[in-house]
Amino acid sequence: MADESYFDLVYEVVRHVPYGRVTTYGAIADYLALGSARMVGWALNQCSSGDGVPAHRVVNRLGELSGRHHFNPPSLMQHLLEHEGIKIEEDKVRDFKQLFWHPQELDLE
DNA sequence: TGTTTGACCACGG
DNA sequence: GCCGTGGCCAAAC
Repeated sequence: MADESYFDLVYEVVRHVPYGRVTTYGAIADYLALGSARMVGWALNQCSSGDGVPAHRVVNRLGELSGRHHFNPPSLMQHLLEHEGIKIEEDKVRDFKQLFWHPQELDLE
């Protein structure tokens, strides 16, 4: 715990994602102002290591469930999002722009 | 120990 | 509006 890896920072941000909202890799990377969106993907790749990290709320900038294949089962990601009231169309978030949430909004919240 | 890939994004042509 | 390239950091081979 003493060592705050980049992964931990990503987990923290993802964990702060409000219910029924989604964020993107770039938004997290931009908020952390560290590494890059690729690292965010790597961090979530170890989502199994993370505890209670709603990785299903993290999608690419297009709102596509790019990482759904990394879930178990893959349809779990879509299922969780729909469970939160988020409509998924063609493995993409409907009204993604509206549901898009930026970590920076935490200060505004 | 160096190369390749990875749940990506932004910019330029 | 689509395609190619660079960048970023870390783990796996």
